Amino acid sequence: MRDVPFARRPITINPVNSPTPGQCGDCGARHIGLCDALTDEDLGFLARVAQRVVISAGKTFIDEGTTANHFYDITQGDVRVFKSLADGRRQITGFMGVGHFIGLAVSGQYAFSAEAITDVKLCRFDRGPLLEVFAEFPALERKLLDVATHEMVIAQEQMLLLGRKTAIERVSSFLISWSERSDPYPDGTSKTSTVNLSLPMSRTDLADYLGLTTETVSRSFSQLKRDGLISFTDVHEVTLLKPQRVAALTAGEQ
Amino acid sequence: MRDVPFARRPITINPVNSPTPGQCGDCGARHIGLCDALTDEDLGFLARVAQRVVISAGKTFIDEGTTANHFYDITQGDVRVFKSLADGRRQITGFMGVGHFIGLAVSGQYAFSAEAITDVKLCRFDRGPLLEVFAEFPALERKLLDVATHEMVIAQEQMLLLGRKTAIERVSSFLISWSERSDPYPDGTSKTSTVNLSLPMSRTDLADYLGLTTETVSRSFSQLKRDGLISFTDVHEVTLLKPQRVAALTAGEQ
DNA sequence: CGGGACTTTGAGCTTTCTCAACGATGGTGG
DNA sequence: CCACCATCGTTGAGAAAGCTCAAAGTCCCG
Repeated sequence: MRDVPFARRPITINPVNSPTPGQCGDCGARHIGLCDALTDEDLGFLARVAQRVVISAGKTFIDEGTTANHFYDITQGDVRVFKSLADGRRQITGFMGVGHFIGLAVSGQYAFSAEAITDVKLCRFDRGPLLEVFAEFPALERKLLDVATHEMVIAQEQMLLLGRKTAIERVSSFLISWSERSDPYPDGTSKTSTVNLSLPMSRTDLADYLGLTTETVSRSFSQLKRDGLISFTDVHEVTLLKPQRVAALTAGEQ
Repeated sequence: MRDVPFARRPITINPVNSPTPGQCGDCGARHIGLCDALTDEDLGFLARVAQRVVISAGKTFIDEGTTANHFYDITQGDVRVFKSLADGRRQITGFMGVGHFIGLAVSGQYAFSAEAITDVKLCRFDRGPLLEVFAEFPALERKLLDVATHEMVIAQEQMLLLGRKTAIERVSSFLISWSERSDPYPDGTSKTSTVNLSLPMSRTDLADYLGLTTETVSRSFSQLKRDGLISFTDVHEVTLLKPQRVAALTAGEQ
């Protein structure tokens, strides 16, 4: 169910209900991303223009080139955002998890597609009404600017990776940044001991994210295994045995 | 003077004066970028926290990792924005021209460096005061969000280029997007006839932007010349003889 | 006119890709 | 419940795109 081929599927979205402020309290993304910018009371205004939707693994819910009618906030699961060329070549520009905000667009059209990697739950906002809410809560727009700025920083790092790093550096960089994303101790505590990571995406996803082929991703993993830096319990479960030595392979910046 | 080697130079900034609203009227960037979001009267508030600075070709004016004290608006010339690895490998993430806004940062530090390609004039804003102006003019913050969103779209396109396009596709893509940027007729009128482009950056800059080597950039240009699609009057002056055929080589999206 | 930096071209090499086969895994139907 | 099948992942061998190293050509300035 998890690794559905990413061939274009018809877009099917199942609105479940409008979250109430109380429901927002239960939301996995309540205190990250956009929603963290508001107090519980103010969140009601946001909830009023929101719908909860469920997307099953492998399904496309944003199609590049279509009219940008919605914003989305991920409340559960992981998403791949990507662009494609006419001949099918694909570049995944990001893996987005809980709390990530998707849907910023210029000239009214999405410049990217988005698909569920796992089963995904989203908070969906209608564009028009949400823009009105923004006018009322400048904190939201400020937050959105922060989000966009942060995305830009990550995008620049990815350009550096894609333009200038070797295969092993790319894979190592991915492992480290993915571990930092899942890391409850961003102070680096975990870097000294082993780290367990869940990789919900397929090797093809990884290849399309890192600008490589699946074979090269696989060979890089095998090399890291051979060198005793990582181990796999399952194809989608990796352990960083020597996080610092992996980090040393990322060709750190500056 | 134009092609100064891009080895790190000491940062030298020469504040010239604070622009007055009247001076803003003369500014090359008055009706593009950030400043276009304000009326002539409101622009006075912005001008109050601005200083005009001049950077000579080749000079660094933003250094990755340093404290982000300023925002910049380019009023003349071209700039390269880039990230570097410890061993000197460099990825140019963008060429910025008149009207472009530079300086968005998270966690108070620049995540990139910026250097003048040509002699450059900038409008420099102190971070603190500018944020106060933002609070007063939400239109500015909105505009900034638009800018950031647009940057993100371009960044995603660049990731697609870096991760998935061939050398000739990268060079063609660059030529087309550079022509669209300089194109006074964005409706495509110019695509049918020849287009003259000025390329202020060096081949090394192009290589570091496209994730190639200078040799490969040069060979790609030579191939396009051989095929009769482009011609050079000078190393920095290219003519697209068959813009549509060049566009056909970019592996257009979707 | 000469020197230095940049660009172009050539030849050989390396990394990564392509093509192919084999192995593992998970879901399905008998 | 197990066997089968489709899909995904890994490994190997050869091919190719782009890189490295080298040398010659061009241009700008002093």
